[in-house]
Amino acid sequence: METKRKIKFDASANLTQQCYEQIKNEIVLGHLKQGQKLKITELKERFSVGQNPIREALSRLLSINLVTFEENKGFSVAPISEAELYDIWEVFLIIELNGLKLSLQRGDVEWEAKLMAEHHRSISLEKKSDGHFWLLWNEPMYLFHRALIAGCKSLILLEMQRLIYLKTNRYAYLAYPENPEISNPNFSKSQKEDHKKLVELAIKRDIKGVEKLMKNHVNDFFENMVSRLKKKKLI
Amino acid sequence: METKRKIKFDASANLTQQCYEQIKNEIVLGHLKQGQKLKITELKERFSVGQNPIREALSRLLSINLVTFEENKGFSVAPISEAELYDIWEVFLIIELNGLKLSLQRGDVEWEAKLMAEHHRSISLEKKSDGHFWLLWNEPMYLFHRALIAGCKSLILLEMQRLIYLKTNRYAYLAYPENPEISNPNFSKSQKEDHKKLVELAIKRDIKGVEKLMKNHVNDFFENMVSRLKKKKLI
DNA sequence: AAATTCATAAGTATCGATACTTTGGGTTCA
DNA sequence: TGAACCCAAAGTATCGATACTTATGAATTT
Repeated sequence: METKRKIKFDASANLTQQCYEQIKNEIVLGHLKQGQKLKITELKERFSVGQNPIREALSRLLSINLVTFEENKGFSVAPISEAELYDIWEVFLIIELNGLKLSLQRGDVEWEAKLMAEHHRSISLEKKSDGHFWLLWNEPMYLFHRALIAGCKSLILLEMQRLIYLKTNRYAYLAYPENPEISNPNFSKSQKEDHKKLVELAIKRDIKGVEKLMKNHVNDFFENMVSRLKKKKLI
Repeated sequence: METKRKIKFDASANLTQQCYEQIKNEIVLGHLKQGQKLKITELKERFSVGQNPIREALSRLLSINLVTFEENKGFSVAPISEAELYDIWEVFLIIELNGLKLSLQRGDVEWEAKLMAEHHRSISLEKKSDGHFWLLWNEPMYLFHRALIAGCKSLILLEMQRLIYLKTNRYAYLAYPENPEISNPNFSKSQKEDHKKLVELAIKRDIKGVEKLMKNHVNDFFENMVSRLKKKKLI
């Protein structure tokens, strides 16, 4: 009796999950371009798996709108657009502001501790990082913002935040393919100062103050991104 | 040469989509109970399809958290809980209030027209409906609320609203398996009056007024639902 | 040369079969 | 009695093969 099937190369996790993460990252990082066809045949060769894990992964990406689907034509990378970016911006603000408000109302000492820890981590990581600064920076930034609103205790809101960051990152990597610190040091510096102040205001439970600062902080970020993308004629 | 494969019985849409809708509905309507295992083998027999459409459909339901998944144990119907219901309530309010605000700021005549049309439709449908009132009522209610915030023009926010309604409906069907008009006529009546006033205030662009009413309207609905679910010992 | 048709190739949708994993019950042994 | 083991049964994960659909491009007609 012989073994027909290929030996499992990685016992750690199931293939669907791995494919999902991989394809998701390639879209967000921009390696897969907008509108590009995602051919099952090609992907399955590239990842050395069967069609099923690929299809399942794409099915899941479909429901978070990172890919599109057309009957009998298969999957494609979802397009980007100026309209979508403004939409993301708006929803980003809604989530941050409402999550923040609930956080300040409910957050306990544990929340404060984790917030400070995450803020510290985001600063330290920056100092250590070298060439791949941007890739390293983005994740801590998300973790910091998540820690800020984590006091709201709403799993649904936190999940929405995760998704909106994913969508935001797609545009951010497009706007700043290199280290954003280099391309715009002053902007980057003021963003860091904002973070520091946000922590202070949050712990002081200054709702009005923290909301105002957050609004400006987010708007600055998106304005900068929009203007860069327009300059590069990418939207 | 003979045909091995079963002839396609329904040419209208692909099987994955059909399975997705079917399983989604069965979960929301409560035919599939919380925690219940979703065995591929069983589902594939029941729907007369192969494993793949089922798996893909479940994969998609996983990303909207209507099902859970555990490695090598497969899929199950997501549990319900008091905590989740409060979470839904909170996010429901956030989406409605923010969507409404943007709608009043931006909505044009076209939006007003569609809002009035949808409101009219929701009333008329009620009058006509017979035994299956509840099933008919729920969809127009969603369409009405969507029409209210549709002026915001944010596709992401509207998608979030769709998802939060799906989750809400799961609890609503549990709380009111029968016609809610029968079980609580006064409550149902006041909800309808709210809808009428909401339209009036929205068209008058009375942001403060409409926000206040919407908040009460939503809170009344959820409070009623929570108390019924508790009385029935379902949460 | 443009339009039409048809055949072939490329790609998707779906199925059935095989390998792997977990579960539950019976058996052995302390 | 009950803990540890084992084995069959049920179920999941994954693959390869087949049916179906769409795109491509050459041959044919106008």
